[in-house]
Amino acid sequence: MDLRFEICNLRSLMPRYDAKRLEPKWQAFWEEHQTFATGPFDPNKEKMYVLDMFPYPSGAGLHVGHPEGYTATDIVCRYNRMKGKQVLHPMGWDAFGLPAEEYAIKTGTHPAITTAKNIETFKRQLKSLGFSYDWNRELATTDPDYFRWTQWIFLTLFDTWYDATCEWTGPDGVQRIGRGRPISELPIPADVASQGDVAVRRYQDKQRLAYQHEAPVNWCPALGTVLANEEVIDGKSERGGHPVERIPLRQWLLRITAYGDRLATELDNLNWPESIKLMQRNWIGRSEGAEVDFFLGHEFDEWQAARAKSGFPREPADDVLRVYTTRPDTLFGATYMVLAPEHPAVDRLTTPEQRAAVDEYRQQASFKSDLDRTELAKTKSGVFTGGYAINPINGEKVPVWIADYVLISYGTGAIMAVPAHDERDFEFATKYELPIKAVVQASDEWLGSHCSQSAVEFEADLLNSLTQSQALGQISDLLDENGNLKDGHLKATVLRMLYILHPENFDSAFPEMGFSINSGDYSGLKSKIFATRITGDLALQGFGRKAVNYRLRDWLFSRQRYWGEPFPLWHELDADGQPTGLLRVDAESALPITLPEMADFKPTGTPEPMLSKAPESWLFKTASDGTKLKRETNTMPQWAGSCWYYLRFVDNKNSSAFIDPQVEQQWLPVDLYVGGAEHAVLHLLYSRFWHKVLFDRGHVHTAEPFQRLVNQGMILGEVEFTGYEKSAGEWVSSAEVTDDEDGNAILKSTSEKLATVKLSPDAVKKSGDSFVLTDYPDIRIESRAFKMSKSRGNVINPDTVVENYGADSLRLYEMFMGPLEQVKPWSMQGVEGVFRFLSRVWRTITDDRADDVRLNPAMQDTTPAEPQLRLLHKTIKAVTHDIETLGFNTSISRLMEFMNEVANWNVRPVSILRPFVLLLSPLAPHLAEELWQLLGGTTTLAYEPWPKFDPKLVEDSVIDVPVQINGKLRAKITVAAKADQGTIEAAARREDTVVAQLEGKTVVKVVYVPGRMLNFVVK
RNA sequence: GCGGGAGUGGCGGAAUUGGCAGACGCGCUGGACUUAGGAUCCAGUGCCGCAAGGCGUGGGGGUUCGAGUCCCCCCUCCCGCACCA
Repeated sequence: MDLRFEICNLRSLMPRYDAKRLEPKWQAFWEEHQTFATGPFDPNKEKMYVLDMFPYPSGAGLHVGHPEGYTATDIVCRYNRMKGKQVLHPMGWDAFGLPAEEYAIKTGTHPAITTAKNIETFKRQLKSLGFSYDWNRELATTDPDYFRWTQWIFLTLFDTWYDATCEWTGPDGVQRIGRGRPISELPIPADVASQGDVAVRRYQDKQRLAYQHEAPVNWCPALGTVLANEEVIDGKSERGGHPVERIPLRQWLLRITAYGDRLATELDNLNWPESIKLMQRNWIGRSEGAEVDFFLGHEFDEWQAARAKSGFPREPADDVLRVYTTRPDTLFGATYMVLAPEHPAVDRLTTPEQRAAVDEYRQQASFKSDLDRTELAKTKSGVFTGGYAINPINGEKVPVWIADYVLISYGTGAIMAVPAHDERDFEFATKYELPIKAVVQASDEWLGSHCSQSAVEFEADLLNSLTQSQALGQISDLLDENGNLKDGHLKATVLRMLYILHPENFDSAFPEMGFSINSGDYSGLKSKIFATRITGDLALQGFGRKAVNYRLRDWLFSRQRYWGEPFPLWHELDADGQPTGLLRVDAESALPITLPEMADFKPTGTPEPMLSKAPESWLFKTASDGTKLKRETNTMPQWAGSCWYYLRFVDNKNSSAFIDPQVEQQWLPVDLYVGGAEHAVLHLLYSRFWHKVLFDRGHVHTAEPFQRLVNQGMILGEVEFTGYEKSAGEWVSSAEVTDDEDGNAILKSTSEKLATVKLSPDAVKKSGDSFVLTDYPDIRIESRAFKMSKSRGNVINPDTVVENYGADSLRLYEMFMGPLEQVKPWSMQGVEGVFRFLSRVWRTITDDRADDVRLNPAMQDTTPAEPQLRLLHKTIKAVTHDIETLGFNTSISRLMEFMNEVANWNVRPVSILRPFVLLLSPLAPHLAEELWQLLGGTTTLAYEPWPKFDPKLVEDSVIDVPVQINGKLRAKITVAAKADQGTIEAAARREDTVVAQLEGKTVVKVVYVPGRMLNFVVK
């Protein structure tokens, strides 16, 4: 429906609910009076820091997904202000990033211009929704005043090394082992110190949390940049889906792995969704196990003896292969070893005969992009090096292979393969016919369901040998009439024996824990105990040690793009202009390092960063000591700016520090952080990492930045009914349809491509569990809502909703749709529903028949009747509870129920409606302000005390008690709330239906739950 | 494959500790006011049944006086991870 039509044509003189008039009015009022400016910290009030994930201001403008979380936090903020808390609620812009730069490449428009324009749009849209942000705290990550401090924090990371053994107690009173410390405190080994200053600097550079590393990186030619592992999905770029190649390149990395343990364990006490915590723990992927050295030479006994003396060396020498395993209890089952193709020992191990095959395989692997590796993951491949290593536990010689299912970047880049107890090793061993040795006894069920046909032959052999040994007479009771073993224990025993002797007769690996077999003196131990014991024994003998590994990798922190923060770093150059590998940092006073002006935004087409095309004056300088310097030309990733914005909001005007320590103490941590689950891992992990470094270095006083986290669920487009046809009119039931790899609908049976037809709701009906065509009830229809996307054409623009229904309706609808965390489909009719509610509120309080805005004649200054008071107080109680638990959908339904009642009252006491307006105000602030004014308010209601309920008025004096017979509802009786069981039972027995039901039966028992129900158990 | 979450009317969703299933809204049906209704108001609306009554929270079992809620098995959908040794 069209509001303008209504207003212009029909009721132009009558003051209907007119969001378009009153919303801008109150937005202007709030702005003019600085209603939501936080002001200086007030120690007499409880503080509350409520944060939204700030948006990337894209050219497309605000999406209906944005206001979902923003409305939720706005309600929380408005509610808490009324509860007397001092609320900090800021908003800003995550404004560096690829789209603005891609637009610059296309059009030549400077990213700064595009960004400013987009910010303008976003800000206008957010303001039109009436959010109570303190706009004085606005910031953009692209502001030089902001990224000055991003660069400063980078320098702090650069200035920090992780002392893994440092024991200390933080300002939060928690004892920790491991701390980021100033690089100046890094102990320098004497042999390094003796080599002079340059050696010391190089030694320090290796230990810093920000360090350079030459490594294969994800180079995306289409985007002209290197991407972080996290930005690559199935070998394609997350943004745009372009192919990604692996090439070696010098990069900046942040040593997030140093904090892996703390990032995982310190999640425990956070009030976050368990699913998010779990995702982070999985991402960090901490595993415990052991490192073990396999000897590569011939004099095993000598090596053993040497190791017994020297112990396990820190770094492996060339005479061993070091592996990492989480299952040291399977060490006896290692029948071969596998190295990653990139492993440095491959060359040494490869025999002349195998050289050609190995080289070819290594070359193939190096060319493989992640996409290829993923595609080929289904079948394992590898090559024998010709070399052997010796298992330290039993002196067995095992062949060494290379295969790309072993990753150079995890563990030691080498594994001991235990095909009997690892699926991957099993698959590989089966393919290349490598030996399999069982060292953990599998469970009987597993043995029964995984043994192959040959078990029968084995059984026959066994029986045969038993017969020959004339044992048959003694075991005949265990045989059935055909001479086969009866089922039961004996069958299990045979299978166990088969597994111990011939595990290759089973069709998969047994990766679980159990009792060890074939493991020398360790046989019979439980896997867990075995693992602990052997790890200790290995350490004593100098063959191994306990080890911890993380799936988490160090964070690739450099990008080759223009539109990002420059690094405040210089590379020293030698006389020939070549980098020496030594670095210098910009002085704090030189910050911010701003981007050079550039006219040409075309990518270099090579992995060489964009900034290498910067003017010479920006790129080069000579230090005071005469050293020639070249700037670092990489820029920081978009994550950098969003890592710490919550800190700057607290003190965004500070020009002498990134945050004032006292202000930091007052406002942090963030009490409530709301945003999409797509940031469950990356942003939140990176932020926590930076925060912990700042914590270790004494800049913040809490170990965690975000105390409570809530993820809002995605809003999908309107539900669509989709039918499939082979050709026009020839329908195919959706049960016979599936998707091909590209997402096209195809016929399951023939893979024939099908046309999709969007159907109107009238053309379909429900039948059983699914929808069918009304005209052809055999044809099933797909009914679902899709993610909003331009290509699908189901995007809802918030501006349109505001234009037609107003911001309050949009806010209310988004909250009314369902629980905040849940994924839910949009419905324009639903918006109309809440709009009708707000209109009803308006009409109930104002006089819509008058010529101007005035109170409805039913609104009177009378003493409310008791039922009216009860209704109000029950509503206060329910709405308060629901807002506190973020149950906005139910709080709105309580307000609706209230209104449904009040609309029937001929006299509406002002003293009832005024608190109602306050209850409504966090949800629909514009309308509430307008009504508040009409009800005599002289200023904003934003700081009016939140209504309190009287406990006496929320309890009913008379209640309905359901009466059940054998658990089935048969009647309801109305009794005084205080009535005792006897009274209630007597009343129930007078009910006709109860009398009829009890007739001829014996009451065995009567269950009475006070105030809830009465149940007669009868026979 | 592994991990997590969820299945309740035609639709979105309600339902403290196990205690009236379906609040509230949409949609739909009928009516009122109307030149008109896509405004507003009133009534109805889980399914079957004329009714009495019966059946109902993905399916099957169980515990209980009583199960959407607790336990076991199974099915479907969504999300995350995916050779991490």
